[in-house]
Amino acid sequence: MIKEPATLLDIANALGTSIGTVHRALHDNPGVSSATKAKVLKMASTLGYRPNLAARFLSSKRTLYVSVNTLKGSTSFWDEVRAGIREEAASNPLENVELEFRTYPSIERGEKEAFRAALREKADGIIIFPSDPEGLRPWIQRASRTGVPVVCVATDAPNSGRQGIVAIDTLVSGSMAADLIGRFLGEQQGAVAITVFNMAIMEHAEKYIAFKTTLRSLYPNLQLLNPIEDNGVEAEAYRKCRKLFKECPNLVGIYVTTEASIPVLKAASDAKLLPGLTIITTDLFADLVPQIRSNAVAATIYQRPRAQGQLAFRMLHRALVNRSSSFEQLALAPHLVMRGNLDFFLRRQSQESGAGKLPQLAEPTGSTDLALASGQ
Amino acid sequence: MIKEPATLLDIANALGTSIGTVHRALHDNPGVSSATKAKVLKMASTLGYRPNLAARFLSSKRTLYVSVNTLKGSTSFWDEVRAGIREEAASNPLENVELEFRTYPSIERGEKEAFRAALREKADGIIIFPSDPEGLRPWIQRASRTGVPVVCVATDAPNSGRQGIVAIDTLVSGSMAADLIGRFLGEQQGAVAITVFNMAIMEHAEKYIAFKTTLRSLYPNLQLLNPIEDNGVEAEAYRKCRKLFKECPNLVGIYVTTEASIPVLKAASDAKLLPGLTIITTDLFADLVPQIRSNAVAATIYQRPRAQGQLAFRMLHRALVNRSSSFEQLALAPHLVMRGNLDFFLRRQSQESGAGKLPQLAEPTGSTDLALASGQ
DNA sequence: TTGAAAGCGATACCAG
DNA sequence: CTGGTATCGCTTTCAA
Repeated sequence: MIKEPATLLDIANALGTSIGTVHRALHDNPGVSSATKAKVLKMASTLGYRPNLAARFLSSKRTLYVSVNTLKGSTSFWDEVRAGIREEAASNPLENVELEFRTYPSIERGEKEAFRAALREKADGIIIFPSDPEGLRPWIQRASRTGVPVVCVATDAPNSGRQGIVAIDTLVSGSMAADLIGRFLGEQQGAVAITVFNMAIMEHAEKYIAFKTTLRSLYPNLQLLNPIEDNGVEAEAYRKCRKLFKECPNLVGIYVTTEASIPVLKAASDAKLLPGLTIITTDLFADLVPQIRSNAVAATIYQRPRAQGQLAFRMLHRALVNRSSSFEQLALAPHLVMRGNLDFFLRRQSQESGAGKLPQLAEPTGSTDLALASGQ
Repeated sequence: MIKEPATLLDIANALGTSIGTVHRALHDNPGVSSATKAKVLKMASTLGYRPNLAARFLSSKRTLYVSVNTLKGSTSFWDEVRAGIREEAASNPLENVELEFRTYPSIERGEKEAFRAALREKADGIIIFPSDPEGLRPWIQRASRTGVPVVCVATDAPNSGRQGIVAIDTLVSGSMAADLIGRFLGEQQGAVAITVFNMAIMEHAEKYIAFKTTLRSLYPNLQLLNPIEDNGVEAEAYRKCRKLFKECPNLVGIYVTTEASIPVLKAASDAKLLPGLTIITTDLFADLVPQIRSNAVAATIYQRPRAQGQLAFRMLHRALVNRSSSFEQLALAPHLVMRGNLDFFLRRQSQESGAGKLPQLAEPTGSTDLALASGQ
């Protein structure tokens, strides 16, 4: 028995009221007595009402304003994230979405400014990379209270009332790095280092934990050093690595969890240690390519920035459309890129960015570049 | 200057005809003179007409019938693919889609039968795993000619007029397997074997080529043996492996590109060779878990069946909706699962299948398990 | 605070 | 073969 989905009219009839009132009640628009509002809400749920989105989009002329607040970044990571967002926004034929990109060069101040600006300009929703989750929390809370959903991308802002978070699966990443480094080292023994942005960032702390746990249980002979924090500053990464190399002569491997792999490689090279080190990095960008090819980097863990962008937009869009308030978390499994499959990955990427430039959408043109895949 | 998108009415007015005629012309429904039809088509394209999908869905009550023709399978692979299709179909709030699953136990006859049945029952579109691409070609061609789009999943049916194909990136898979096996073996030298379904299947041939090429260039000291074809038969895989072990005492590694990894492992175990072999398998399923955990399998290349299903459905759906006829190809990058990150992957999977059972969709319930990610 | 009604852009049917 | 029109479910505006 398939019930026809209930409509506004059904609710109105059941209540002996009008469709206009029902509509206002369901959207808590001004001008409904709380009594009737309650009745409507109840009836809606007993009838199992769900809005017909096609009808909604058809009759409503409004466009959604989405603010995308992200870091400028020293690699292509954030460009890719933004590209993914743009693609996904364009591929929705049913809705008018306007994107406003606000990028800030560093963690310092720009971040909060951008957030304020987004709220001031009445964004309907916000996608953000919270480089300083703590500092941003009150702002995100404010937005959520106002009914402006916020989706975090790449890094979470816990307990901020955000609508959801899209990021790479840190546990998969960290444990994979550990298992790989152990296997690559084979009989070699010694110390292994890990660099992180900052242990206050949950994602980085998690990668560290997963790395440590896995290394301990599978390769107990390798000794894990305390994490090196680069705080997103390349010079700091370089300096701390040089120091490390001096102090730790039995170093055999490094896992770089941040964007800042180039300074680490530079440091190793300057210290003439490169050939002896097994290095696993994160992400994939132009400067890293020769390093992988030359075997300086044994493997890199690709965090699929484009996919993160696409998913973040989808998540936000869903929140905007169904006003669903339940928190959502999406953790993507990373891809592994090494010398062997590097060229194929580069080919993939160039295809993608190419496709991204083509006119998107719909009938005659056809063939939008879809690009989904499971949270797996 | 943003032009309002042209509507049927615009075209009708511009031509001094009626909206009904325009509609018929655009859908080449019976009852339009070829003269007016041509005029309409031209005007539509000069005005840059694109149909308003919201209006379309709202006014059209028709439901799309999609036939999903897949193998029964000896592992969970095809169950996952089907689950992905189901999820994606359910997550589209704008359309009525009815899925009809037709599964056949083997390559033999069932496949064509199922296809015929789908056509007979007037499916609007078909998702298929063409286990015998050659034999199926005429059928797919027939479907395409009738305007029934066919999307292949996991394996392509070249030159069949299919609308598109979703599969794993075979080049990435094969080259990654080669690089990993080389690295894992380290100083060890000897022969490496590869098992495939059948070299007539393009995907398997490609994996072999990529594996061979990469192995040659990066690890020239390893000797690659001729591919072993299991033809999807477990007993055959077992038998041929036993034979191989006898004939090739210096075997050090195996790359299993098919579902049939268990018989290979069994053969190795029975021959008491397991500890000495570095084995890389494909996919992830219950019986493989202990093998990874015990280190019998060094790594497995996860082909993301759920994602393949989701994407295949999306691709078909797009074809159905915009009648875009351009061929599309989507190659997913695989995930790497090894001892270290196995548990995290299993956790991910159980979450997913859990989510898949929840009521999908829309407003009050909220939170459909989205799961996209880039073709990357 | 509520009701009534005019669209939105297609589909589908009926009359000419 | 073609023109006209009711209809889909919702948003939005105008009256009451």
